[in-house]
Order: sequence, then C-alpha cells, then structure tokens
Amino acid sequence: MGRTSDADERLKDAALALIWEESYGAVTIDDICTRADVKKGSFYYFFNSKAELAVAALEKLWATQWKPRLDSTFSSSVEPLTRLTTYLTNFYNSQVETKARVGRVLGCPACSIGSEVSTQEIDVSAKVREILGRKRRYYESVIRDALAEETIEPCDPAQKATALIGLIEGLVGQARIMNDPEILRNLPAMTLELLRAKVPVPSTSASA
Amino acid sequence: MGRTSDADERLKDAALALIWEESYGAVTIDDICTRADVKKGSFYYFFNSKAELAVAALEKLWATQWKPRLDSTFSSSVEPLTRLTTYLTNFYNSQVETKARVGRVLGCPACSIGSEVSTQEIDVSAKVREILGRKRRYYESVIRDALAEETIEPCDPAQKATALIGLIEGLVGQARIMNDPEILRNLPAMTLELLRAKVPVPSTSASA
DNA sequence: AGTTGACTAGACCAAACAGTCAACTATCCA
DNA sequence: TGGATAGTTGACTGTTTGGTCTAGTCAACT
Repeated sequence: MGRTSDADERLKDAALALIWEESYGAVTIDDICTRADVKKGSFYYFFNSKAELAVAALEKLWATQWKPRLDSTFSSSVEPLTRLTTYLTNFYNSQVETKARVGRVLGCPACSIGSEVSTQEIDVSAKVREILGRKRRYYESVIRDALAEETIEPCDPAQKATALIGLIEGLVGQARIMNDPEILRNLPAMTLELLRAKVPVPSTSASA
Repeated sequence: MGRTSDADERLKDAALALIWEESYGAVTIDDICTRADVKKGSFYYFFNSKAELAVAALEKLWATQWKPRLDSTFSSSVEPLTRLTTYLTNFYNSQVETKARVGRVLGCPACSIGSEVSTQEIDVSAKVREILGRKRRYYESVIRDALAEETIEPCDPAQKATALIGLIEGLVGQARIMNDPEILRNLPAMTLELLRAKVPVPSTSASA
C-alpha cells in the first residue's frame, strides 16, 4: 500500500553521474539531491549515507549497463578476439562521444571511485572490487576461448587476464588524466599484441 | 632577515602523506595542519589554498624522490631492460613494505590524485600531467636504448611507452584497489613480455 | 470513504569547514 | 642593541555540510 516512487532511482542516477564527472569526495549529498530533484528528507528515507547510495548506484550501473553490454559483446557466438576488439572499439567510441558531449574523458567510474575510496569507504570499495571481479571473468573466459582456438600463444589465463586488465584500465586512467581519448585509439591493437594473438597469417611462414 | 622556518616543508610532507593515504578530497586543511603541527594562520602565510599546497607537494615529490631514484635506476651504465626490471622490482618491494607498515597498498600518488582531480582542480592536474610527462621520458629512453641494442623486437618507442605506462600504472591502480601488492609481483616479467624482449637465448636458435 | 502505509517537504541543528586578522615573537643583520 | 623582516598564534567569522525531526501529502487497498 501507499504510493510508489522512483526518487531512489533518480538518486542513484544522479549520484553516479556526479561522482563520475567529478569525484566521490567532491560530491555532496546536497549536490546529489539537487541534481535528482529530491529533497533531503527523501534522501534519508531511502539511504543512510552517501556511501550506501554509492553502493546501490554501482550495483545499478552493473545491472543496467555493464552486464547487458558485456553479455552481448562477449557472446560465445563471436570469435574470442573479435569480442575483445569490438568491446574496446566501442569503449573508445563512447569516450570520444563523452568528451564531445561533456568536454571531458571520464574513463571507468568503478576504477576511479575504487582508487579514490579504497582506503576510506570499505563498503564502497568492496562493491567496486565485486564488480571488477565480475568483469574479470569475461576477460578470463575470452582468453581461455582464444587459447582453445589457438588464436593466441599459450599462456596462463589468470595471469594474462591480470595483465590485460592492467593495460586496459591503466590506459583508461591515463586518458582521464590527460583528457585525451586518443590514448585509447589503438587499445585493440595493443591488446592483441599483449595477448600474442596470431595474426591471420597468409598461411605460409617464411624462414631466414 | 627575519626568522626562518621549515613549516612550509612540513606542510608539503604532511599533505602528500595524507592525500596518498586517503585521497585529495578526504583531506582537509585542518588535517594537514594538525599532521604538520602548523597552525592555520601559518598555512595561509605560505599557501593560498589546498590546491596550491598540493602542487608544491607534488613538485617536491618529484624533486626529492622520483627524480633521484629515476636518475640512478635508469642510468645509462646499466643495460636497458635491467633498468626497467630493477625499477619495477624495487617498486614492488616498496609497495610490500608500505602494506606492512600502513596496512595498505597506496600505489602511485600522482596517478591517484590525477584521476581524482582531473575534472576539478586544473592546477593540480596540470602538475600531475607535467610530472607524469617527465617520467615518461625515462620509459621512452629505455625503449629506444633497448631498440638500439636490439634486445627487444622492433617497435614505435612512443607507442610502446604508452602501452608500458598503461600496463604499469594500471596494475598499480589495481593493486591499490585490491589492496594486494602481489598483483605487482611479476610486473617485471609482464613488462618484458609486453616489450617483446629477446630472452638471453643460449646463442643458437633451434628451428622446427 | 476512509484508513493505512509510503513518501515528501523543508525547517532546523550542531559540527566541520575555509578563510581572516591583529597582535605577538623570534631571528637576522646593520 | 635595536630595528626590520619573517614567521607564529589562536581566536574569530561566515558558510557548508551531514543529519534529524515533524507535519504533511499522496496513492493503494478494503
């Protein structure tokens, strides 16, 4: 009974957007309320703190954005390495578009937030780790599939996934710091090189 | 004439330490003053804002920590790839030590601060970019030297440096988020692989 | 139609915060 | 030794912030 409301959803959306555009610490509860057009009383009706809202916002980000996109891009019906390159190309495009729209490269919200709050807000940083862990599985899986199809050189999938995540998130971070999406332009190529992808060679290999 | 003081130096040290351990946004001017044992009046005698202090602190970090270490580790008297591996091994060790001492992997202050404030504090983020740019030259130089000695496969030095920085800073960021220094353990090996280092082969190469 | 429970409004409080100021003190140098 | 300079102090102001509280509003269901 009683009435229903989407104020909590608006709060999550506003929080994520603001924190992404600025930073966790720079955004106040009042800011979030203003952007969401929700009064403080309602904020505290739904959430107990900014941290609790951030956790909910991150989970929503995963459920409504990341998971659907990952599921479709990393579909098993696509060649393993193509999953990766299309994912990264789309990512590059989205960062270019964000820069055109907001004037800023914003990078990966989970990593930015995680790095900022890792020593402070344990609940938020636990959620970030959880989400990054879920994402990692897609990388590990694609590496295993590429190994099975022998389109990359032999390696330890877990370790390669770590390196891959490092390379990707590292360059995304640099792109945010430098405000330059072009850093991400040949991320697909760099990734293939890191994985030692066997280029679709014209069948015969020449020997010296 | 007049009296002298090292309060400004203490402020820079305190600011850097606090921001590194927590984050830029989480640290207040009062916090910094308390840690430095300096009163607020003195703070404003030396600096106009937290941002201005942060810029000075970053420059001090470069001048007293990074530059000396880089100059000695990346000495031309050492083999190119050895410069890199010893640098990264030392870095791994220092992060392990930090974790043991503070209970936390803190990563790279410049990258953490840069990612956090890039959309907010333009002076701070400009200083971060400046310092990261200086550091980049060491990487580019080591890659060019390795190319000259033919200990790595042919490549474009600038592009490889970007990838190298991405990999390193990315894994450092992950280590901070995960609070796990072991992520950095085989950073040297990953780096050599990214660079396609020619392993010191026992002279003859076997062909199938 | 009326009761109940979900939600909203916004005034209010105390603490934390950035920033100011005038009076004070130590040191250097002539 | 004494004046000019460089630095210190802590109380003070005004604002922002997180957080609370109460009176009220709206929609669902009986």
